[in-house]
Amino acid sequence: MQRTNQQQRANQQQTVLRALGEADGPLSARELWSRLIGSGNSVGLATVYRALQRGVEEGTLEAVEVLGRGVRYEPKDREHHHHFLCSSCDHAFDLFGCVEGLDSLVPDGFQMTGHEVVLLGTCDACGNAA
Amino acid sequence: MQRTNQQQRANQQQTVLRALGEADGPLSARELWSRLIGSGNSVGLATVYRALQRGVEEGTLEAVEVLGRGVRYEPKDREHHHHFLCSSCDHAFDLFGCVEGLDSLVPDGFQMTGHEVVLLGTCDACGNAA
DNA sequence: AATGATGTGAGAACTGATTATCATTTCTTC
DNA sequence: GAAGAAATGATAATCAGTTCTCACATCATT
Repeated sequence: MQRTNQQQRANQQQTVLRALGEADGPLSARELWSRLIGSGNSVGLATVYRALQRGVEEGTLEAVEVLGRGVRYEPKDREHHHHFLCSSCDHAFDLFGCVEGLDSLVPDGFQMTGHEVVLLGTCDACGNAA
Repeated sequence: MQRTNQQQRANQQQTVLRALGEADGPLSARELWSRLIGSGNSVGLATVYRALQRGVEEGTLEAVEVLGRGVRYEPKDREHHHHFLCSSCDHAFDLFGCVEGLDSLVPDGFQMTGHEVVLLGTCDACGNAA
């Protein structure tokens, strides 16, 4: 056989992707890296970038932009959702549900193919810490 | 008198800010610069940055992020609005109106202080050109 | 016209994010 | 266990955006 069971390889890439899958929102490469380091996983930043890049190429990850603070990544299998950006800790949280009345905003002659909604404010943790 | 009528000074800063005010959406420093050059106004990129920076400091301009393609600027006196980002020409257009049902998306314990909505698609011009 | 203050343009310098390089390590198959 | 393939980590290189520098131009006041 040309390639044995990939699932059994406890490599760094899997560690990276698992950590991303467990997050409560999209993470930037650096955020993800910090979390890994913080939780005792010694991993290089380059490896994080490689894992993310490969994930996007393979279609399991999606790169999303949440108000300009760089690209963040999230698993592509999540349902349609939006994000809450905490202006204190700068973390983006997944939200559930969507909004109404988007169509009426589209100007004549424009074709809408998608939309993004970002709520801003302070998250639970930061609100309590203040 | 310590300072004569500022309005009469036809300086570059004013040219820059006027061009931004006439745009149909927020512009990045480079976009604004390109437009100025394209319309025959010889102006340095640094001057554009200076004008924008000063505008923000003085409170007449606002820096907005529309899906990560860098900071764009718009006059602060515009009413609450959102943007349509053309994925073809990458220009952001002002929209009028807002949406309903944002409150219901906010998780328990989170405090929402604002929101951003971006519609994606193709603008009138790009749709016709295709 | 002279003076000092401010504005301007060109390009160098800087910044943060991302990618490339390369020596080393770890797998996989034999 | 050996050999080639792939993965890894440290760090250099790259890139786009923005800011800094400085020589020169412009302006307001005298």
